[in-house]
Amino acid sequence: MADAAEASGPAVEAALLHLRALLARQAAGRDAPATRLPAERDLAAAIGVSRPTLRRALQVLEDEGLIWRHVGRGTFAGPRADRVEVAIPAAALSADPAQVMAARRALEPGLAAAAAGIGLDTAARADLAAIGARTRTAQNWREYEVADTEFHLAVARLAGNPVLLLLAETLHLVRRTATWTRARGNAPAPPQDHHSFAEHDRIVAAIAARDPDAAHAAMTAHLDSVGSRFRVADAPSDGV
Amino acid sequence: MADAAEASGPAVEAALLHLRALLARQAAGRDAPATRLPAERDLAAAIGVSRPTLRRALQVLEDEGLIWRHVGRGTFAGPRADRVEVAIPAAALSADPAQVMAARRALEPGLAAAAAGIGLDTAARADLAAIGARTRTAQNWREYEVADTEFHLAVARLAGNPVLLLLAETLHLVRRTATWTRARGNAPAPPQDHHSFAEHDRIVAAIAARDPDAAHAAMTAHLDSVGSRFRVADAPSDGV
DNA sequence: TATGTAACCAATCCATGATTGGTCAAGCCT
DNA sequence: AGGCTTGACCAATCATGGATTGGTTACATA
Repeated sequence: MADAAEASGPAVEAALLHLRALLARQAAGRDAPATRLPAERDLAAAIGVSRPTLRRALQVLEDEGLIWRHVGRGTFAGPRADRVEVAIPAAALSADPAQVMAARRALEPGLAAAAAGIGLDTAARADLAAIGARTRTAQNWREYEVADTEFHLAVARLAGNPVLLLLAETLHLVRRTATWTRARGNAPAPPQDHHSFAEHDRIVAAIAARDPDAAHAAMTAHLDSVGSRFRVADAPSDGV
Repeated sequence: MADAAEASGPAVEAALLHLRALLARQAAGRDAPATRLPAERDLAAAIGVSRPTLRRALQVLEDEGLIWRHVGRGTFAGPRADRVEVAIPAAALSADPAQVMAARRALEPGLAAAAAGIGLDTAARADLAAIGARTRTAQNWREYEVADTEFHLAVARLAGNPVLLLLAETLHLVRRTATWTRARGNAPAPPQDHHSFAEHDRIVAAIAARDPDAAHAAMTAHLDSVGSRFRVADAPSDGV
């Protein structure tokens, strides 16, 4: 009963012919990023069918991925031209490192667990381990943060969930921007200890072993370790 | 000749005193994300100086980095707040409910735990409970999702972390947008069972009790419950 | 059964007026 | 003269209400 698409009658077929011709004409001037079709009411009048009939034809085209519709905006040609943006409020940008760290602690363990649910083949494991190892060779704080960001984004990418990836990217964008303000990245000192390296390795192992709980715990431990280092470096920040 | 900042006269000094006091008062009620000062005309009248004098004092404060001004928007306390935006990729917008659910499972338990770290006074607890209760009185799917979103965003707001709040807002924006495509919200059925209500209550209790682990567990259980309902409601989706 | 007509809803766009910081000119007051 | 006020105007932004648009339902029509 679901496939009522074909059994629609001659009126919608006629509408489809008109619409396909219209789309082909618009597609000729290709790559027009926002080719918008006339409003349904006008289009129905122009073609010579009623709006429900037109809408049934448009539904077919939408199912085929040829058009895309949105309330209040209109009907557009093309596969998908939906740009949505999120404005980062000032409060997030001026967040102190402790808040960024708290956000990471809230998100990233669950992220690692999600990645562990997918698993890791040998090549991917080597890749991830290599990326994680770069945090050890960092010469200063900024390099460390770049490498660390890459590692955590790699974990997010592994989860295979675009929503999670978006959240991770947003988080690390804020982290980078918020750190900019303080600009402590160039001078202080690279985290020369072995903690991060071993911790990253443990995270990789847990993901490879498809053990979400272990991945969660390993990520939590890692962030706690980084967080404690942050706190030490943050304590004498009276001047700025 | 360039440093005419100090040689400004007693009026601007008086204005500076008032403004510094005002800023200190606003900084006391910290974490106000967009602490905006009154308009220059009002502020001048309130302090008792003319607008040019006030503006000279504001200029000093801006040079010191204490405030930030923009035409048409107002004068704001805190460091400069440039507008940064994150574009949501199409992949995230076309995510299926399971992926959105997985993202929620990754983020929101940690979020609840963070909120539990802050705690809850009596009024805040009542507020949160009231918001959570609305999910039970929802008459259809859309109302339920709106109420549920409000509840979870309230939890995020409670964490007092603008970064976490940004992540939660992004997540629920994607959730709303991704659900749009399917647009099953109006008709099907309200979740009349008691699970959500009791689960929300348990989350509130855990946060109020400052028990991060319990909050984490309660949120996980809640999302699992919602997720299972999603899956059930998604399987026989032929009729819609 | 397929189609047409009509009406309504919710989301979005859009034009208009109000508000805000930025600027300038002139007058007032020690 | 120098500091201050007053007043007015500009350009950017916000806020508001009406118009537009896709989504939906109910009923009539053939």
